[in-house]
This record gives sequence, C-alpha cells and structure tokens, in this order.
Amino acid sequence: MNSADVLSLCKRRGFIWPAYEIYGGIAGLYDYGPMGAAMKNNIVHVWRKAYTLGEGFVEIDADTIGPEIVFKASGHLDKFSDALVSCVKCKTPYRADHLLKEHHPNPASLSHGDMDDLIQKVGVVCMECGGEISKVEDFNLMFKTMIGPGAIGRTGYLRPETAQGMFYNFNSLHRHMREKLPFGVIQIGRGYRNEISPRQGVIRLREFNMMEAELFIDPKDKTWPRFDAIKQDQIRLVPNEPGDTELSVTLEEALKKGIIANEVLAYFVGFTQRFLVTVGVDPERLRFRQHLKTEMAHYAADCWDAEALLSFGWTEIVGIADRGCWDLSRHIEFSNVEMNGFRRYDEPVEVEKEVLKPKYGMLGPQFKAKSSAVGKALEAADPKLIEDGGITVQVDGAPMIIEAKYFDVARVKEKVSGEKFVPHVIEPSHGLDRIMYTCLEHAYTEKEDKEGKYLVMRLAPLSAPIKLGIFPLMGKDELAKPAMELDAEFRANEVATSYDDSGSIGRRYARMDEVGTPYCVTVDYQTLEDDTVTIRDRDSTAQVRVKRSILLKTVVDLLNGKRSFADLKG
RNA sequence: GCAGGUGUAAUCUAGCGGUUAGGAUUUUAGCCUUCCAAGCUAAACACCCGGGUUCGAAUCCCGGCACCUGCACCA
Repeated sequence: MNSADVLSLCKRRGFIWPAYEIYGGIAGLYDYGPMGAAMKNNIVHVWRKAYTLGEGFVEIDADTIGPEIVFKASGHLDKFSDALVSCVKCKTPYRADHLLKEHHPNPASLSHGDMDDLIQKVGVVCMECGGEISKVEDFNLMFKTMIGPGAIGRTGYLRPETAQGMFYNFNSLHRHMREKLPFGVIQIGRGYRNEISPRQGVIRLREFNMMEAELFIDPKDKTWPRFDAIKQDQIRLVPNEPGDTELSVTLEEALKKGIIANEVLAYFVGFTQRFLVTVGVDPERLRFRQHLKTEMAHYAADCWDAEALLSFGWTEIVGIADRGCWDLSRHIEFSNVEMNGFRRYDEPVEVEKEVLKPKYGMLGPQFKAKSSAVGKALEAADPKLIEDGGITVQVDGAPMIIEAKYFDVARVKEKVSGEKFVPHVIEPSHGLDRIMYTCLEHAYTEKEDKEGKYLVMRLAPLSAPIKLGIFPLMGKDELAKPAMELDAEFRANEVATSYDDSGSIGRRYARMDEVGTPYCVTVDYQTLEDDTVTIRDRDSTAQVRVKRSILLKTVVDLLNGKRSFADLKG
C-alpha cells in the first residue's frame, strides 16, 4: 500500500479532491467531498464531545483574520519569518542566520541590514558553487492581507493557528468561567500557512483544519482530577534524552520516572491516545515523541507529539505542548492589559509593611497640577529607595526627586487573601486533516479475490460517513418496500444510511466496504415470513439474523461500541 | 525554491507523427438474479493548460500547472 493508492480511493469515492481541479489545481489546497466532509464532521463530533461534555471545556469561535499586533505578540511575525538569501549564480536558497552562525553569537537577532553588512564583511559565498550571496529578503509563512480599503486599511494576517483567539480572549473567558482555574477552552477551525513546498497529499496544506484546546492552569498545581482513571493506560514514548530509546510504559510510570514533566501533561497524552484510537488510528502505528530542545517552538516549554506511522514515515498528528505563561505574558506586554489568575490563600495573611504617606496639604501648593500624580507615585513607591532624605519617583514618565518633608513613613498592617499570577497553558493541538488521513490510511485494507484487488476501508464506526447500508435482496416491490421503511426509520433516528437496490448483493456489499460502512442490513424472503433481517459485518463479512423489533437498538449499540458483533452471534 | 521523473474518462491503463484514441473497472438504464465485485443488452465519460515545429501533434520541442522522488525549508 502507498499513499497514491489511498489518495486514488479518496478521490474516486468522494473523500478528498484536489481543489480547483478544472483550473489545474493549486498545490497544498484540497477539498473534502461528500464522504470526507461527513467523516470530518464525525471526528470533530467525537473530539468536541470528549472535551466539552467529558472534561468541561467550553468552545469559542474566533476570527481567522487578525491585525498585525496580535501576531507580533504571538511571535509569529518574527519567528515565522525566515531571513532568506540566495546564491546570485545558482539560486540555492539559504537562511541568512544559518550562514552567519560561525560569525556571530546570535545572528537571528541582527537586522536585515546588519546581516547584509556581515555577509559582505566576512565574505560568505555559496556553498554549492562559490557564487555571490544576494541581499536578505523576508519570507513569512503567514498570508498577508489588508483589513479595510486603500489608505485607511490596516495590515492583517490570516491566523496560522486558532490558539491566539483563546489567548486574547482570556479575560472574557476567565470571567465567564467565574474566575476559577483551571479551565479549558477549545476551538475548531481553519488556519493558514503559505508553505514553501506543500507535499504529501493532505499532510502539509496551505489551508488546514485544526482542533485546539487551551487549558489554563495554576503553574503551582499541574495535576488533573481524572488522572487516576487512565493512569494504567500503556503508552509508547520516545523521550528526547540522548541515549533514550522508545519505551512502552503506563502513564503512571512515565510520570513517576519524570519522563513526562507533570500530571496534567501526562493526562492529556493519555486522553489524546484514547481519542485517536476511538476515531480509528491504529494503536500499533501510534507513538508519542518528545520534542528535541532544538525543535521546540518559540512558545513551548515542553512538547509531546502524537505521531502516526504513515506511508510517508512517522508523522506528527497532534502536538501537546506546555506553553508555560509565554502567550499570555506576551499579550499582557503588547496590549497593556492585565491577565491574571488569582490564588486564594487558605487563610488571609496579615502583612506588616512600611509605606509612604504623602502630605497632600504640602504637595498641592508646591506641585500644583502635578500634585495628584506625585502623590500617587509616592503611595506606590518602596520606602527602601529613600536616599539622603528624599526619593526619586517616576511622574508622567520623568524622574522627580521629592524631599522627605513632603511625606511620612508609616507602618501599616494589610490583609492579603491571595496572590495574582499569569496562568500556564497546556495545549493539545490537533491537525484534523492529518488525523483524517491517518484514519483513512490505517483503515485501508487490500484483499485478493477473483476480480483482483478488493478494497475494504476499516473505518471506526464513529468516523464512518455512512453507518449502515440497507438493501432489499432483490429489487422487487415486496422486498423493496419493507427495506425502504427500515431506511426511513434509521434516518429518523440519526443513523446515516445508504439504501441500494441496484445490481447483485455482492456488489452492493463491496461498494459499502470501499467507503468504510461498518454494517449492512438486508431484507430477504425470510423477512416476509418471520420479520427478521440479516446484519452483515464489514470486517468479518459474517452475518447474523435479528428480529426487526430490536434491530434499531442493536445497530445503535454496535455503532457506539456497546456491543460487539461477535456477541450477537452467541 | 532547485534537480530528476510522470501527466490519456471517476479509476487502472494501450497507443509514441496520420487511429471513428483501444481495453478493463466504475457509473447509468433495462433484462436476469433467493446473500458477497455473476451474466446479457444498451448508454455516458478522456489525450493537464498555452505556445511552437509540421501538410498533419495525445505522440516531437519550449513554457506553465499539478503529482511523485531527492535536496532545501518546515509547530
């Protein structure tokens, strides 16, 4: 099996189509067809339920276009930019900071002009052909646009991740969650990256779907209440310590041995594994790899990737990062808006401290209009900074020396009931398109039969776009009528069906096998006698006969995994 | 972005200067058919795009686009 076979099936059966195909297509852009869109919705549904109903996260839906400052704050404008140079002669591109590594302690910090100068000064030439190196050009992976027309337009960018929407809305979310930590937020939507070289089908796209969760926590409490429920789950880990190889341990062991840094991170590694297996990722082809220190993103303190083994090799499909306080701190810095959690002490603490008491009666005549600002500055000042009977404070941005006669030093008692802190963030970030593709490739099974290749997509029932095929054994009225009634009944109960009365029964089963439909129900002549129908299992091709009266419940239980097909037979 | 390879129906492919562009699968209509791609009869659908060479181009040349492989790049 290779990716071309899978993509060919995806195209033929309406899962994934190259976008704008009648115009020749655009690399890195793909559309989901009817089967793909349905399957994507199914995976999203499972994920959303796990986070909202399961873990109590709330969902938001923020904009995909943002003003420049958001991405200055997030770091994407700087860190997603590469200073690019190329050889004038052979056009080989280089990253300017890579070329200057040996000539400067921190070349990435240089301005473009300084890089140009340094390249000239030390005489860097092309490593391929010895040619001259061009001037530095900026290449940013974000799509740039204008918000508003003409001269009044502001520079904006399409978001490269959904995460920022959850960070810049922190205060509103915190208030909504009644100012309690921890709380979690999810967002499902598109992100955009102008990739230099999109490849490998839907693995690297220029427009892609993400499911991201941001969990805001107290950095002093990185535990999780439901960890006990999953701590026995086995997990394949590839730590980043030199010499460490892949190992299979329980989450509990991984935490005890310090392989995974904290409990909440370990919990979401396990939670992610459960989710992925539920929607159809093969556990034998799934592992978690810790990021090397050098590949850690600019915002991450620790990061574990869920990797799936695909025909392209091990491929990242989920990143679970401890982003620390990086994002919120940056938005605080750029917006001048405080974003805090509040850690309440068990008992309020009485603190005695010295403060300055401005003598407002003297300040007024001396400082006139500025007196109120001087007073506030004095109240905020630290008495330890008093020197030579005076103190220097900042008033309207300028330092002022205030003599001691304008204030008293007093000891006061203060009740402190807690402290503020910038929350840390745990981020499980899912590449939805990659997860989709992984489910498709892991489901892809070829068998040999007399016709040649026989394809079965062993999709997880929860992901499958069609849940149930419904067939009359023959397209005759006496069979077709009850079959159509069954079909209507299932659809009324939100089971996606496909009714089919054309061609031989074997062909109809085969058609359903190719789009991953887990079960088929067939109405035959015996149905007319005893009101039973057969249920046929995709993976074993076995059939059981069940009473029509319990059919709906039986099928729903099979789809939800409450019963297995093998149990039905007994 | 660089180098190499590939581009014929929804899919797999034959044709390699002159063909009504062939086959298979699929799809559609009908006949037949009592459970795993059965059979019969019809029908539908294609030379990636744009230039050039030539009396004549799916075929040769150039450019573009897409896909594949490697390099580079990349949460």
